[in-house]
Amino acid sequence: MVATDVRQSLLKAALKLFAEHGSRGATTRRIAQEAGVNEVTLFRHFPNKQALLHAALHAFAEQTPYLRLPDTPKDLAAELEVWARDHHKHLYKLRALIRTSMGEFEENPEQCKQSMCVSISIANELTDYLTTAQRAGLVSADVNSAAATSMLMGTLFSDAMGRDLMPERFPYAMRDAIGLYLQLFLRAIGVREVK
Amino acid sequence: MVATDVRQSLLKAALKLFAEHGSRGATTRRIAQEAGVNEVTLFRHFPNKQALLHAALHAFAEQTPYLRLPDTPKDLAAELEVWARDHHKHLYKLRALIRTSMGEFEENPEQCKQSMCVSISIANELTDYLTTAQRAGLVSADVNSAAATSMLMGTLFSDAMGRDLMPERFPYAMRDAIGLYLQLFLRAIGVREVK
DNA sequence: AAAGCAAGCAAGTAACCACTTGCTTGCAAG
DNA sequence: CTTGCAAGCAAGTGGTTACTTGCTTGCTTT
Repeated sequence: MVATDVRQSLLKAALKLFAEHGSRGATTRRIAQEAGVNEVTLFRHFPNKQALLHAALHAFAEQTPYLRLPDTPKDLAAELEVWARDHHKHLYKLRALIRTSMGEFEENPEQCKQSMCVSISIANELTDYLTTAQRAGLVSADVNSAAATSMLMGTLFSDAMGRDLMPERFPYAMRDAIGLYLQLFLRAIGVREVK
Repeated sequence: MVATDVRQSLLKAALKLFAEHGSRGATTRRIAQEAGVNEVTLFRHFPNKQALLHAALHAFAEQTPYLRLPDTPKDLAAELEVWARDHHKHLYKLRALIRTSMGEFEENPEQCKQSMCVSISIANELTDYLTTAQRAGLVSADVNSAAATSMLMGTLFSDAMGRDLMPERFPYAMRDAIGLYLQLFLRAIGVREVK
């Protein structure tokens, strides 16, 4: 089955070039070349360039796995640390794609929103986790779970986006960063430190 | 003096179209049209398109004012709230420009970094402010000022960038958001609430 | 009135873009 | 062996891009 093989390499090439150069910079010529395929073949598999890019982003968003938080919070410090490390790693790996997608929001908002839907469900999961923890008395009663979610995810997000862009702003190593953020976050939501 | 007038409207038009469509989408034709000027006139004022975009971003970064934090921290809750509101408002206003700039980081990193240098000096100012407050005993001794800076600025940043992109993730009004974030942040850095 | 200068305008250039057409090659199933 | 299909290849179409050229218009300064 070489047919699906060609299709897959086209999707992969399109995603890579989109992440690096945006949809205007990812020309059909370059995508075909990157995929090791004739440009005409590209148009035999996809009706046009836009459809290819859409398929590439869609396929990628679908197959992206993400770490789930436990249904019943027990050790917030430990559970959130594992989760935060995984989430940050994921964001950092995809930083070029995320930046490019966001940069094209004004031009085609729907395509951009499609890339972001994963982030929304992750945020919902974290909010639920925090709300459940709050009901169990593990988190201060006066904390707004949605705002706390925004704070933690926003912190991880802008670290992952800005670390290579503005190294001066992140004078601590990436592996130390999550610990520092979590220490602050746990105190923000009223979790006592476990020594 | 019509000469500087034409130059200014070209810079303004270039900035606007760059923010909306990126450097590839901001064509010389459209910039000239937006500025109400003949396309040839554009090339009489700037040697090429890249120089125009560079000048537009540079001029904008230079003339951007930002609110300064007090040299000697007194009432952290009050001072940070004023500052955070101003900073968030500023980020939100420039969200299209910031997103586009960041999206083109892979293509021309220097141009992108140039746009970000303002953010770096703002971050440094906040870090200094927090460190000074810490020396005065207003902030917990075990707080890392740089990490706290990243946390607050990251939270404000991703709120401003994501609010229109993913409204579901921000179920509270913009005017309430800063208060919610600050409540969390103040507790994170160990500032007692003033009732 | 004369001179200079900034801008407009029409037209053109060379490159690149997405996408098409017509034909050839190689492989695999009947 | 032949039929069909997927891919390669060369070439071309029409549109857009950055940027140029040559000439005209109108205002300002002397």
